[in-house]
Amino acid sequence: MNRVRCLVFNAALGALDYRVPEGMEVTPGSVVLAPLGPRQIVAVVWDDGRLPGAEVAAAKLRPLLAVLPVPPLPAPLRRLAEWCADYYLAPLGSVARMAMSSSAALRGGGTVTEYRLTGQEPPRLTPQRLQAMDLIGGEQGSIRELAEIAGVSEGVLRGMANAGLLEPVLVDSDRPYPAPDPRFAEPQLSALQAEAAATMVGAVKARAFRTFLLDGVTGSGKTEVYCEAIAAAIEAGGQVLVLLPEIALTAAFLARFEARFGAEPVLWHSGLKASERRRAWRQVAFGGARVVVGARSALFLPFPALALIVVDEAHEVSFKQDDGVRYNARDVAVMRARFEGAPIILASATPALESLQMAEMGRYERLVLPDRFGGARLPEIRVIDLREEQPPRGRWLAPPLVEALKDRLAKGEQSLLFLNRRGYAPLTLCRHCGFRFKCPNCSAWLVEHRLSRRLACHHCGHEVPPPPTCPECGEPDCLVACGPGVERIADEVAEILPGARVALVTSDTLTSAAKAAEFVAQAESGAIDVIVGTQLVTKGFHFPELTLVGVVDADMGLEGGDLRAAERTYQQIAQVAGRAGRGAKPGEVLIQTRHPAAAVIAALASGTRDAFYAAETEARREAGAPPFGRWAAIIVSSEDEAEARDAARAIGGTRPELPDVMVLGPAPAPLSLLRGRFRYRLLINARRSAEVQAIIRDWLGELTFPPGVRVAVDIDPYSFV
DNA sequence: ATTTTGGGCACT
DNA sequence: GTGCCCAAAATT
Repeated sequence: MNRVRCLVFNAALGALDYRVPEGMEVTPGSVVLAPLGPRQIVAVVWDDGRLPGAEVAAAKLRPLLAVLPVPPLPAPLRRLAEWCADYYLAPLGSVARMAMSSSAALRGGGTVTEYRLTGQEPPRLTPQRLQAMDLIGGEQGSIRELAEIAGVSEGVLRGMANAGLLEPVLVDSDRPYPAPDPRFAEPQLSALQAEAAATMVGAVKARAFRTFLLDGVTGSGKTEVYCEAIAAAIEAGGQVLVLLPEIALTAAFLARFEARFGAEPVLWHSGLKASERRRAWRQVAFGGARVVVGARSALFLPFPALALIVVDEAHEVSFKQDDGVRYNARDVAVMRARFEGAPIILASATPALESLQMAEMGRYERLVLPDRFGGARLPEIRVIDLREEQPPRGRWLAPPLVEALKDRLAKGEQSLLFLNRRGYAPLTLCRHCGFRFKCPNCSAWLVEHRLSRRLACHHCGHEVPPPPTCPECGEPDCLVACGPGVERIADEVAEILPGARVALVTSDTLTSAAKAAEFVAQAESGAIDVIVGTQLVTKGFHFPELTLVGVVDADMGLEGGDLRAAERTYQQIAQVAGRAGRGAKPGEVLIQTRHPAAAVIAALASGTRDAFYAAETEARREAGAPPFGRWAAIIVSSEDEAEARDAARAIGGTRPELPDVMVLGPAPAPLSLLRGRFRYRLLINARRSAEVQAIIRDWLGELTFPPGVRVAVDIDPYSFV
């Protein structure tokens, strides 16, 4: 009797046993179709003995229906899924579902019919058709995708196809990608770059798991260096995964990659269309995708021959996923490399303290690039004390920064202003009665966005148009914007520098790869004088004419209860400062702050990175914070406030009493209402010696909760909201 | 998660 | 007895 244990992608369901019918061949990792009640579900045959659960009587087993035409999930990926489930206290089914992220990919190959505009000029157009033609532009896709893009119903597009405005194109749904050529354009490296590259190339050739911390100042050419390792991996016939933190930033990277290898890498992120996702997934699985550039979810793609992983900007907070399975892509990437037996490169100008500590302990190999490439110098950094140099009322740029901006404009050089706050103003209130606009679903103010004429919640997506009168007292024209956002700064720049060409760069304005590419092209051609942006502009860009960086509010990141606030502020400002003076002309950075004596600001001003890291390390050691101790959070949420509180108290009441574990709370989470759910939080601070996961598993495993209550565990949390 | 089952209850 | 709603059980 041939029985197999299968994993289904459903957190509520354990492992299920099935019978393998006569003539069917399965191995661990096989993706199969299985019966479940009246339904058919996709499941993965798992390794014997690696999934818990009681044996079911042989008579009860139903036969598997089919093996799906994709390669079995590779063993290293199965081990990675198990590790993630174990480490992050997540159901294995939820982790495995991330590996099966394209349901369309599971059906066999074939062709799909896509449509594109014929370019034919019709005599008369209905408004819908006109809108469709406008928005579709050069796009090609299925009727469904185009309807989405065009914002019209599918019927409109079918009508257009019949009228000859759209033409069908038969496309192989899984056509291979152009192969990158490792020798397409080999760069000239400095001696230090070449040395670092050689070390990593050696590891790629040896097919050995080694973790490199590529620690190079901004502008030192880290990308060129790790591209040598990528070239070696391609040459050896292997696949490469490059993780980037912000998919809006890939445009610049793609261009550099294509210049180096003569072909674009395969993209993977959550915004892919279903057909693109399917093609990428299948080409990865069959080995036809050689280099994949992706967001954190790319970590779970089924590479059969992964030879190298690169995590660029490895310190970035956005590698931490904070919903669903809460994992840190940087750490999971290291585990994947270990299971694959492949080297991994963590590249950053401002490594996370945890990573530096690992290097210190000898677990990571640190490769340092201390100098900017091509003789460019690091910028001068000056601090503006906002208590002494006050901006005029209603303005946010202090006189010295204004003067510097005027100076650059006169010289024809570019400036960049950084403020990590989207929109026009973070708070709107009624001048008459004091009413403040608050999100109905979250404990957060509504942020005014003037460009889109909306008051928006940045947590749940709730949006309302600004009302003409106060909703509380009915007074007309009484709403005032409080505090600065990038839109407001852009307005201020336009007033200070009439005629200057100002570009606003936020996730609201760079909504597509095309728009990002357009911005880069404009900035490079000198068509922009001042860039005003959020964290989107802090990294990755290389504009040689940019010589001034202004940090509008260096203190913002230090507020709030984030344990890594100082480190993150340091990283953000160091990164954005690194945009200045990358070409022949020297750069200058002006930092506006009310706390010029704070350790972070002082370190930035004096350029003493090591001193900052040393001080921060000491502070962490004393607080028992990572990397010296461990944190975990338990977040209890419910639509019913009392239910959430009671559940949190029930958890708190059964807290373990252990010498190396301290439990704080429960207390209302800083964001006590999020997306309509009331949230309570417990924090666990443990010594490194404590088996935190096992303790929490045992602790919560004893408890049951009402159906509306969700209990989420966040291991190594970043966000403390 | 989704579907089936079965008990309790009102109504004919 | 029948229909309906909701909670509990089963799904391999």
